[in-house]
Amino acid sequence: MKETDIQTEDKIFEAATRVFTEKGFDGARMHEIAGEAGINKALLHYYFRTKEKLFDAVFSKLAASLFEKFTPLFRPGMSLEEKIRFFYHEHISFLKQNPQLPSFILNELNRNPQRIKKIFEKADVDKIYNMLSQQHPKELAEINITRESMPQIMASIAAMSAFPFVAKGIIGEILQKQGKDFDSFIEERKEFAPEFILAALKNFGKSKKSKK
Amino acid sequence: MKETDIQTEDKIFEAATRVFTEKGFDGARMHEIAGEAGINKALLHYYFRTKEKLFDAVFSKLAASLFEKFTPLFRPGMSLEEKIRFFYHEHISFLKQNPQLPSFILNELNRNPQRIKKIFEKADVDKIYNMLSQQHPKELAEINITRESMPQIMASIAAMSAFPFVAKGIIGEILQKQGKDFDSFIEERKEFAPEFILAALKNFGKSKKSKK
DNA sequence: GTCTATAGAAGGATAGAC
DNA sequence: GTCTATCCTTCTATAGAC
Repeated sequence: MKETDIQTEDKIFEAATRVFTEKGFDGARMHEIAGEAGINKALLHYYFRTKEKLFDAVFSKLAASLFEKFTPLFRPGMSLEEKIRFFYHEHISFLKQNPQLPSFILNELNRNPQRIKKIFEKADVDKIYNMLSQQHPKELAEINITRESMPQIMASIAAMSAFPFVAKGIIGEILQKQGKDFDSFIEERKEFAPEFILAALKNFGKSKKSKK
Repeated sequence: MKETDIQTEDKIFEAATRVFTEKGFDGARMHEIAGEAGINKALLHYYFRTKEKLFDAVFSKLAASLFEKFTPLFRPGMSLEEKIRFFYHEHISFLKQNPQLPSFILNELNRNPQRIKKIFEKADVDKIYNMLSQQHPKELAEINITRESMPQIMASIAAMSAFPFVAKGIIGEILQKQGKDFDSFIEERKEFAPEFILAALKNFGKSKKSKK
C-alpha cells in the first residue's frame, strides 16, 4: 500500500498548497483542504498531525522554489547584462504561473519572523556580492555597484518583478479601465524590467562617479 | 454624553487599526481589539455591529490615507524631477511610520477584489497621464513616457517605495547579517529611490529613441 | 453606554470502528 | 489507511442587568 500512501500524501500536499497560498495560514480551513484533496479531515491529521506542521511543509517547499529562481544570477558564462535579462525572463515566467506566491511568502514571513532563519542561512548579501564581484569585476566597477549599495540595488531588482504580483489586485483593476489585462502587462514586463534596471544602473553609476 | 461616545468609538477604531494591520482580517480577534481598546467585547458590537463592518471602516480609512500620498505628484509648480524626489521623501517618511500598511492594504485588496471598486473610481491611469502631460509636456517627451508605457512606469515607481516594506521581513533579516538595520536602509532609500528612477527614466528614454 | 453571561457556530484535533 | 462521530476550544454575536 506504499503507492496509495504517497498518492494520498501528495494529494493532501497539493490541496494544502492551493488553499494556503490563496487564503494564508489564518484564512485556510482544514476541512477545505480535505475537500480539495477529496478526502476526510481526520486523514489530514493522520498524515501531518497539525495544521501548523502541514503549513510548514507547504511553506518551506514554496519558499525554496521561489528563492531558487535567483540562482541563475550566479552561474558563470554570461555577462552581467545577459544575466539580468535572463533572470527577469525566467523569474517573471515562473511568477506568472504562481501569481499569489510572492504575496503569500512575504506575508507569512512578516508575520512569523522565526521562519526566516530556518530557510535563510544562505541569504547573505556579502556572499552574493563576493560571487558577483569575482565574476564581473569590471562591470560592477563601471556601474558603481559596491558592497554598500548592494542591498538597495537588490531590493530594487526584486521589486521590479515581485511587486506587480503583490499588487495584482489594484494593478489589474487599473489596467481593466484601460481595456488591458494583467497577463499582457506581465508579458510586457519581461522586457521592460531588465531594460529599466539596466538603464538605471548605467546612469546611476555615471552620476555617482561624476560627483566625486 | 456625546463626548464619551466619540472617545470610546475612537479608542475602538484605533485599537482595531493596530490589530487589523498587524494580523489581517482573518488573524484579528475581536477580544484582542477590545483588550487593546481597554473595553469589553460587547461594546465593539454595540458600536460597529460586526467584525466585517469594523474592518471596512478601518480599511477604507487606511486605504484612502495611503493613496492620498500620491496626490503631490499632480500639484503644479514643480518640475517632474522635483516632484519625484519630493514624492519619495514624503511617501517613504509616511510608510516608515506605518510599515505594515502596504502589506495590509495590498493583501486585503487581493483577497477581496470587491473592495477595490469602492475606493478606486479615481485610479484611472489615463486621467493621471493627461494631468501629467499637461503639466510636463516637454519632460515626458524627452524621457519617452507615453500613454502606453504609463502602467509599467507607475508600477515601477510604486514598487521602489512600497516593496521594501512588503518585504520587510526578509530584508530586515538580510541587513542584520551585515550589521545594518531596516530603519537606516529606509532612510537611505529616500535618496536612492528617486536617483535610481530618474537615472532609469533618462537612459530608458534615450535607448528607446535611438532604436527608432 | 457599559458590563457579565451565554448562546450558537465553527474550527482543530482525536477516538475508535472498519 | 480511511472513515464517522465527537470532544474541546475558540470565536462572533446577542441578551439582559445596571
